[in-house]
Amino acid sequence: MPEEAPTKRERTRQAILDAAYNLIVRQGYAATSMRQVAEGAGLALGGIYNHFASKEEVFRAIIEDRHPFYQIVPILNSVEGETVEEFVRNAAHTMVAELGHHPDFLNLMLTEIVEFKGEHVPLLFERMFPMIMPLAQRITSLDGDMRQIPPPVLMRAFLGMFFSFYITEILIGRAMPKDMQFNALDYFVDIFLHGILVGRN
Amino acid sequence: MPEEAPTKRERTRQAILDAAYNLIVRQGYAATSMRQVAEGAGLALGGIYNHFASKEEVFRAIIEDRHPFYQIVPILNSVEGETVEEFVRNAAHTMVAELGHHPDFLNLMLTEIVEFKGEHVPLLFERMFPMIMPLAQRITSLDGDMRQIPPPVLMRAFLGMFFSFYITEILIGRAMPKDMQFNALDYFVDIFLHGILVGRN
DNA sequence: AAAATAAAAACGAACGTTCGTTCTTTTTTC
DNA sequence: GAAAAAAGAACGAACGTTCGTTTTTATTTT
Repeated sequence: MPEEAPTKRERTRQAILDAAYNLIVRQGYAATSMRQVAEGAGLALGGIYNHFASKEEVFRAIIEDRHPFYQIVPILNSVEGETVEEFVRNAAHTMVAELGHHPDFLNLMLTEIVEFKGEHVPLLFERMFPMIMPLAQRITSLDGDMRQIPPPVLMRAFLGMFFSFYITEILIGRAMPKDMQFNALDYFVDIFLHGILVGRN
Repeated sequence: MPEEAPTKRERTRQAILDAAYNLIVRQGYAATSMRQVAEGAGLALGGIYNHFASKEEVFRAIIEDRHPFYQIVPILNSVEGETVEEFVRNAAHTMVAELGHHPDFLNLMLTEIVEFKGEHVPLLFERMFPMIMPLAQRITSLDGDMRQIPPPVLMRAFLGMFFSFYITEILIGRAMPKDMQFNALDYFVDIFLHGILVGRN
């Protein structure tokens, strides 16, 4: 029923969000001015205020309906694998690749934490929790003996491990010796699956 | 020989850095004004420029000689343990506890990434590398069969895993169900040591 | 040890910009 | 033709920085 013709009003609103989004992920919130947003949206400065009450309102709208989280996490649900090992390996590669397709994600996330003290994180998490938990259920139902780990802890460890992999890959990738980069993702997967120790556990 | 009397000049310089540090970790760089810094340092606005050429110069000085990294990482060298397992367990707890004692660390790090695009990270890393690598050497010399993992990858996985634990603990600690918090650190340690799978690896 | 002198630091007003927001007018949209 | 949106000038406040002056500090000369 919807999806037909986005009204003019709606199109301008989206143009503003587009412009603001691109500026904010590049320079942060405080360093982005309403004049830049206006120019990016092809609008006069005052025109923005017909759509948003304030600068902060623009940012809130971005967090609420443009956060890349909402695109990245669902991707994990489409990951395949018969065994736990296979699944984890695929999921790790998929997630890191997907993060690579959304370089904005990191910037937006950090901007929110730094400039808004992470006040939107609970909202983000509330939305993401229902997306993430089915994944945990799926993993525990796959072939392969898994240690008894509470599913939330499992998911947190998975996301944390490979998210940190991605961040460090970006941040220090070029500053580091080559041997720290090569195939590092597969090492991470192995550690996550089997630990750093050899032998029974 | 030194350590005697910090000259007056040096004392004001430190006062400026103190004030700027506290403001920046709380509000970020762009949101911190030179007037706030001056007031915090008990100085007139113009006085700052007798010690620093610009606002950015103040930030650079903070990164270069006040970054909490330099306090946190060396702590790991004092961690004890006869076996790999023991050592890793102690190191994880020590690091998380130490991060807890430096809540500023996270803010400063993120501010640098967001507002300066991480341009100081290579410098940070260059300094930290010599501190970190001996640690990796130590681990590999302990009792306990370790899988063959390049030491840099090992360190990166360790730091990433427990750093991400700390971040998520802070960010979503209160927004999450209790069972995701309880003893989660020990689960992380177990996963790091033994992986999520049961059996030989 | 005291006084004189040169250098450095602190002051605080002021500069030119830029900021977020408001307001009135004109134009577009339905 | 009524209502909404765009325009753009204008507002006051805040920004980083500069500047001339005064005060403090450190050094040298009596």
